[in-house]
Amino acid sequence: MKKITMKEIAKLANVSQPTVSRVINGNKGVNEEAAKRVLDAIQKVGYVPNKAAQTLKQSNSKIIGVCVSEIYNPYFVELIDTLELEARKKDYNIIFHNSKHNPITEWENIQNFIARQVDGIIIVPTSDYNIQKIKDLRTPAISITQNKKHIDSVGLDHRKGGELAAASFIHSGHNSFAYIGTTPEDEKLIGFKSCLYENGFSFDMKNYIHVEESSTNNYLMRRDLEKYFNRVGQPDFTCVFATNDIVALEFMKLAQEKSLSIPKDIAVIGFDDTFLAKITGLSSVHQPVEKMVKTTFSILMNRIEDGTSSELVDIKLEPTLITRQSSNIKRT
Amino acid sequence: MKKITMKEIAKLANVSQPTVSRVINGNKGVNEEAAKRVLDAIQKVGYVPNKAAQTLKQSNSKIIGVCVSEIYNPYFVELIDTLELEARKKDYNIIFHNSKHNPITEWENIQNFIARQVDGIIIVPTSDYNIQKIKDLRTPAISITQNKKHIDSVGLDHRKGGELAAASFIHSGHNSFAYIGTTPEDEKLIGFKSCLYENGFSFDMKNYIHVEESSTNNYLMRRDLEKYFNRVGQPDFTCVFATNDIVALEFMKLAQEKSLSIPKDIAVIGFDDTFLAKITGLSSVHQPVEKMVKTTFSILMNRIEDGTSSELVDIKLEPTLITRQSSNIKRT
DNA sequence: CTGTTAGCGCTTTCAG
DNA sequence: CTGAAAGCGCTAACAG
Repeated sequence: MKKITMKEIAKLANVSQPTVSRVINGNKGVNEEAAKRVLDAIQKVGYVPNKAAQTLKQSNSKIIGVCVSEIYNPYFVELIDTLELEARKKDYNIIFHNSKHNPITEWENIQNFIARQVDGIIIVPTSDYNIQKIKDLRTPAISITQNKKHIDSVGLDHRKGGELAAASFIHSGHNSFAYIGTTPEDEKLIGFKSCLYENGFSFDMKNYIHVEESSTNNYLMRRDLEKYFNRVGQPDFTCVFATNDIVALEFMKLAQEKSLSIPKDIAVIGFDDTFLAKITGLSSVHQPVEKMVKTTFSILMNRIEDGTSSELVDIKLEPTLITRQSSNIKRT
Repeated sequence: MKKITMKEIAKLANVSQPTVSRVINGNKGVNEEAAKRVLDAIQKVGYVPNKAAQTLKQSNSKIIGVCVSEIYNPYFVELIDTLELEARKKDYNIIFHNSKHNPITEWENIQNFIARQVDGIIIVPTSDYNIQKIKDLRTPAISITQNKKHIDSVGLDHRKGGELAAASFIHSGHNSFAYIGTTPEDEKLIGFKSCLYENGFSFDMKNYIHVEESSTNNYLMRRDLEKYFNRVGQPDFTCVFATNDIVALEFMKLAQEKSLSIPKDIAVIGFDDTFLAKITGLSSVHQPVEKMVKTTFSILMNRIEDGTSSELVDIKLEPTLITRQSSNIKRT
């Protein structure tokens, strides 16, 4: 049951092994007859060239390492799926890893990428923890979704996302606002507040609802929200902007259990515009995933092919707001 | 910026290159002093062995190819995540592909696996289309989730799943039943009906609601459901069993838009028990994903290590029903 | 205990 | 146009 190699094909086609290589790689100057014999033989035995040997020889693996920080948020699923599609178009494969918000795991993943001789790395960083080490790698790496200093990145203007949500709430006549997120330093919140201020509204930090980062399951977030409800009883805000669709949905569910009506009592806007938002009617800030992926790839491909260390790329894409039932109501 | 090899390490540590190899592979008999020098050198320059070379030499890649039929159902995300975790434990990497319910894509994916010299293949088949070809591969392959003839498989007792749903509805006092799925031949439906019959109930095929397989987006399913509602106006059943959580949720949303209350007017049970069910309170038939993955791996590992073609393995795991709000009501 | 040697399957000169 | 030969980085005999 041993694997078939070029040598066998060569024998079958009555040519030398390098000639088989030439045929496979579409090299011109090969006798047509011979080429046909080779192709036939390949077809017949179902030969597929050994990528490990190619990698070794050409010192490029045609593999891109992708490491995301989590995967239970469908946004990342969409990202990965789009990434894979784009990679395939460019004849690359993807080795995919999940760091689960753990910098140690993240670094192990990257070590593995190096061992696998990946040609490039695309990463959704857990934090700044490994950025320096990533920068010093001999392999080009780029951060996607998040903008980082020191390495190339293609991110999103999260601040703008926050502004869009705020503007929409203001436009709908709200005047008491809340935010659900994992850190008060989030650009989304900063944008949200700055838009509020610019329009003469205020943001009360007691309406900053804190949830823990959800790595594997969403129970932590849920518990945080429950705790919040238990503490405040009835919320005194009429609209809430959430850091992602999942928390937004959890919030909606909990609110409904408390007999609050969405959007009548409280309007909700989520983030990422995942398919969850689509099937549940949740308004959400949309990220241009495909554009993000294409941009990321084209930058990475340049780095791989060029290698000269030109200036760092730092791109911020524009989000848009998709309004659905959860915030689609005017207050009077 | 060229890659570091064992040769450089050897030079740095003042030993021969094979000695470096010995140290790395934890081979006994190496002078402690020398070993330490080697380790130091490795540490210092951050050397990582080249897997392509190892693969070429040992003719095993330590890669498992995983090809699923879709990814927008979170059930598959959980599957992939669990698969990756298990692979990592066994020092394997995963190359992941999505066939998007397309047999042609599926076969391309498998060809790529072969080119990459994967040691084994785990597949959620799109259909029976490629099974024969997969069987004839020189690489061990196993079907997960679905039971297939001709190749090893670790699936789920879908029929039992249907029975659980039916039994639960009966127990709650329902007597008019519906099913949403992609084919009337689905084992889930067969089990659902057989349990109904055994308990003296009937299943009216006009309550078989057909939806198209959703490959990338869920709009098709949604449209099918809308069409259904438009056709029948008010449904005459009091409970519905759906082939997966996503359709179940779509149905719930649509029903609520029609002012039907869940579970009061219609009780709903989904399938897969994804996190969607958890965050929305949907009852669902649970699959033992971790057990499925572990079983699959252990069978595959055996095939890889052993190679002797012993008898085909065909395992069906038992589902359980998780009851939540969407079906948690007794009719009187 | 350790260095020398060979060879995994492929691509790439280099002759012819 | 095509065969012979070398070598990518590593592991596995085989001597010493």
